[in-house]
Amino acid sequence: MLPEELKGTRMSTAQNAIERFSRYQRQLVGDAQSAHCAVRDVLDRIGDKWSMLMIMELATRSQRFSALHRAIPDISKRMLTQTLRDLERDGLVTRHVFPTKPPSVEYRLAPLGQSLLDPMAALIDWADRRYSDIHAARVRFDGAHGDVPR
Amino acid sequence: MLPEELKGTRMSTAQNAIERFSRYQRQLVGDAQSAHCAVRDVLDRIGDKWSMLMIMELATRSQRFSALHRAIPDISKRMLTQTLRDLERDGLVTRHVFPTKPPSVEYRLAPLGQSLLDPMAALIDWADRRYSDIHAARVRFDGAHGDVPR
DNA sequence: CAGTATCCTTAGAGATACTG
DNA sequence: CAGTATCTCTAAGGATACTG
Repeated sequence: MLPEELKGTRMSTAQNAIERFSRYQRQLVGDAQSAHCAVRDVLDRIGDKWSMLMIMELATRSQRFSALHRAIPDISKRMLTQTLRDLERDGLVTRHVFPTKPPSVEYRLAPLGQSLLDPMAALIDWADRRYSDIHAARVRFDGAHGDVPR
Repeated sequence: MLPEELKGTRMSTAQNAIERFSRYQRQLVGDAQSAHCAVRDVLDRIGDKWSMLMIMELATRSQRFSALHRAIPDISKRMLTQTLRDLERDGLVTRHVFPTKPPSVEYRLAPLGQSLLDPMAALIDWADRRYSDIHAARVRFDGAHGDVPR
């Protein structure tokens, strides 16, 4: 499902992106902080080690803290909490506390988070299809530039 | 322009992504190194501080080292070199040396890099359209959870 | 011009132990 | 169960100076 203003035009999505990006870049250069660059903001959110993993995990089903931890065993409780808080703060995930005797907390993907699934899908698909090319390029590069120590 | 196999189906792109991701995740959990997770690999490449910026800059036009540095003034030469090397290694960018008296080197987006533009466009568009929602969510969150220290 | 080399400072993240 | 609180380590990245 492509965004409406892109559907409306006959331009390719990529061309659109380039032009849109030019705007961001001008903002960026003008702004020493680069604080208001929306693209950077998004990458900072999903570009970290666990956020995208978490979003995809919650996309399959809403889950409680411990279930998430079982689903992603190699994350520490510290990072699990922190990532969930960040996602909650940005409105991508909602947190629901059930006041049972041992407390239980369920995390759900908010509508805003769900709207991220399509763009992320495009990226995942690219990764899936181009991974072998990337790997081949790496082997070629490493072969050409003798990184062989020893 | 969506990938062909997604066009072919009537499933939503996001649903596809979820299922595809489930596969990755199983690989991930099974593999202690998580080395062969294509999604992580992509995020590691474009999720860093400068790669996406560089790709977009080279998408508008092929450029020489110094031109890139002028276009993105707040990057250090060290990181400019390193980011370009990484992108070159992965086959996203090609490097062309012209043996002039002071050497000149031009960087171009390789076909593989160009194929990344569409998925990235989807992400940029999302960021553009949802940024205000995210910002609002943050303000709300920060207001509710008194982060106000004094 | 297009880089290297070196030093140095932080932010990201793991490990562990404790708590309402 | 669902977290906090510390402590620690590493790697990303900035600053600066030098070079073919």
